[in-house]
Amino acid sequence: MTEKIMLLDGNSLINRGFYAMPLLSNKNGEYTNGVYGFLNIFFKLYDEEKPRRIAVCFDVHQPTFRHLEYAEYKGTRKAMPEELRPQIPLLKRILTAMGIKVYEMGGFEADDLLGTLAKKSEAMGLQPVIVSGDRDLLQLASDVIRVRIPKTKGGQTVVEDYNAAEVIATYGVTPTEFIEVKALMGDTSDNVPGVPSIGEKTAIKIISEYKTVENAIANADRIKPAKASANLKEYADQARLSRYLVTIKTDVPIEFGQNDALVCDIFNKDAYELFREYEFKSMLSRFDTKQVTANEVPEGDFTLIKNFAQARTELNALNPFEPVAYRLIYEEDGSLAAASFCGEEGKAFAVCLDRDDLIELCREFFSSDVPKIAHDGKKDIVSLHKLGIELKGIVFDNIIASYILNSGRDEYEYNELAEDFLNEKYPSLEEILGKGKSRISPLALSDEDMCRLFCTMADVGFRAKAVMEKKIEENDQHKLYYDIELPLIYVLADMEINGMGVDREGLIAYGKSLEGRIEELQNDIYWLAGEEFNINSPKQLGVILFEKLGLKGGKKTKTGWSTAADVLEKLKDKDEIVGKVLEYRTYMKLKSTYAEGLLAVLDEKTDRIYSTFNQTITTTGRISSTEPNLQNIPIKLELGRQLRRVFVPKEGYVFVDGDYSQIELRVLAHMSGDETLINAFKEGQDIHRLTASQVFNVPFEEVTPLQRSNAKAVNFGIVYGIGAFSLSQDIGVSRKEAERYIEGYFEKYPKVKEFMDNAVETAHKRGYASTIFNRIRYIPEISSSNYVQRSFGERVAMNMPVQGSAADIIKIAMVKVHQRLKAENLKSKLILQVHDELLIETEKRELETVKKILTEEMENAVSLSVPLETDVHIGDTWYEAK
DNA sequence: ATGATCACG
DNA sequence: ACGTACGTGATCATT
Repeated sequence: MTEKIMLLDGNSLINRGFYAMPLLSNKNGEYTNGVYGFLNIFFKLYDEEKPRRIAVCFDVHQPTFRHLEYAEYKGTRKAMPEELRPQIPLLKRILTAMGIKVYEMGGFEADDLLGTLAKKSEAMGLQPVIVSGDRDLLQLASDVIRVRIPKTKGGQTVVEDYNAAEVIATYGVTPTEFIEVKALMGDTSDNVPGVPSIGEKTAIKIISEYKTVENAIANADRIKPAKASANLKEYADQARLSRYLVTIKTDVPIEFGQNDALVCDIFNKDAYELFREYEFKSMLSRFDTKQVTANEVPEGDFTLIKNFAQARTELNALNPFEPVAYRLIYEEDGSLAAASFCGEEGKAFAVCLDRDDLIELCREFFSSDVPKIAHDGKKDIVSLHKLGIELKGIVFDNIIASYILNSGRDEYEYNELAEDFLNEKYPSLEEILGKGKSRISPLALSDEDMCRLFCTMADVGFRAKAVMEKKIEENDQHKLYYDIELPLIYVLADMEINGMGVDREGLIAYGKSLEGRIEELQNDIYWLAGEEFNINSPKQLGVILFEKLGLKGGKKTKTGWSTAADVLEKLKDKDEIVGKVLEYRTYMKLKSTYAEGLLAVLDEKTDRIYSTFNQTITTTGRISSTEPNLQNIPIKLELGRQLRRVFVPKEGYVFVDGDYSQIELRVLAHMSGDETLINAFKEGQDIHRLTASQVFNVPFEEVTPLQRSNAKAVNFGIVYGIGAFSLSQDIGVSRKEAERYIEGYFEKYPKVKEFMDNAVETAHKRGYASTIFNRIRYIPEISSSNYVQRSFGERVAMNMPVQGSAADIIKIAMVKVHQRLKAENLKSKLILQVHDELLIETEKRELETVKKILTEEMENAVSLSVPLETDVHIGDTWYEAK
């Protein structure tokens, strides 16, 4: 595609803007309407053309050569209004700020500059787009050069578009002939006299026939209206002068080259400030506010140290009683590359040493009691542990703090923190190091770049901490941060370090045990389908089921047929193949995700699995588990549940597993203050049975299993921010029926209804939802005008406080259990959390102690208006312990 | 890289 | 008239 250059006629467009807009001014009384009008047109066309180059041409405020000659001949030009005059330098200032090239040259009009630039850029292979309010410019139109004339039509700006063909179609003459026409007809607004009595019509007629002014004069006798004929002869010289005046020069001596008029970031900070100053409010939204309101990046006192002794000296020079922000820089493979430290604002040093020296330096610093500000301390604890170093003294962790302040974010790198808390803009690691295959090691940077990057990371950490620290207090999140989240990094680090034992042979055998049935099912499915295909491909499967076999089921996904389990479940009776497909899926899932997936991450040496527990992923406050995910190991179906037999404690240990009973509903009872619910929990009633008897209006003892199971779905639905349709889908009743259930529920538990309404209202008012411990989640969707989005926001507002408070509670329990196991010098270790469940690898002699600790700490993590019941089980495998 | 599916609470 | 429950992560197929 040819590169475009947009050439604008500054004078003509600001004039047009000035007369089209009411007389606007900013609070200092400076008039802005011409500039505003110009910018309106500019942005409209900028959006359409998206040019890589832009130039704006201006007349110089002195008579030009052409008009000087004419001025001698006849009078002077009309003066510019005083309200407009100062707007021209303002416009130039704004354009310059946007990085847009301004051209002006004494002795030449904007037209001439435009003409010259158009020709030059055409010669360079660019595609010029000329924008002007002046039709004279039409003479420049060609097959390549396009002229755009904005006009106001009924309050709306419309733009006429002319290449040579459009000029011919509109005026009946070519762009070159357009000059001749203009010369004859004249232009009063531009003080071009033309020939008296010849107007547009006559001029066009004459030029279509005689092509040029000169030729017309030569054939004046033959020209039709007698008056025109006579005048043409009488005013021949005036016609020649007019022709000269209207001819746009295309040979002005200006430089224009390959690198001229390029634009990069027109929506930059300088421009933003001018737009604000002159109150072009409607245009501010075009700017990326984050970018343009960023502070200047301060100059730091940064040093790169490559010598062990010097590094040690610098570290020892830090005040050991004041927090030091540090960063450990890792290679892609997780090995340690470098470190940086900052003990006071703007002063940091980076350390780049041989592996052994670096480790030795880390040993000295990280096992000291110097208070430390970490950036993902858990990662550092685990990494240093592998090197035999115990990381002590983390008093602040920036990514955890930033998560507490806004759990919705998904990036926590130094540049994100700098942007959010310091309002400074730095390049991302991806920008510096590249991404994917071409990503380079941080050590491959130049010394200068390494120094700047590593030191900035530490310095930003130091300064961002100070800001976040205050915000945490402002948000009343002191306890959440210092008593729950921060200590938790040590708990999770220990869980990651300990890992979970796996019976390797058992896992392999489990995988093998699935193979026979998979092959059987596969063959059956091929036979029933009448062909072989990839059963794992929803696309191919959809074609087989719904086209070849003609089953009817709604198209649900954007890519084609839905073959999801709930759809297939309904078609089970229609064809034998459906059930087989469902069973095949079950087996394949177990084999690929679990049997093979777990084997792939099973440590060769220790036969243990080391998962990573992420503390900053979920919006509600829950923890997540990856590589592998140990929080979604099958349990619901027996076949999958058997897998849990391969999770085993080490020799001499057993599993002790504790799980909260109905923690979310208990939290709901507490938060809503609903008496019926609170009493039920206090009395240890079966909560689903109670809901069933309430909703279905039957005596507690007479609740049927189906009613109880439906009530259970209602209870879940309530926590999720229920909708009648979804509930009806879930339990297979009509929408109306489901509606009655929900209504009944809220009637019987009125405080829950109140709580939900209040949750939505509060989230609406404040923009976020929060938990018992003031964990907050912003919900921008709640003020969306889109029904779907807004409804989602409302459900989130109802769900987050409940799910999030439950997350808060189990985290407290984790910290306490961990502390007690340590304080009582026990060998038993907390190894897993699954949202409402904790698993402890327990030394056999410590069994009773651990059971007690686990039960006590889980049940007493917080004091609610309902008891927190915990079921504790013991087993030699995870299967038995649940 | 994205979507569909399905495992868990 | 619309579109359909909250929070996750892994795998496979497909673009």
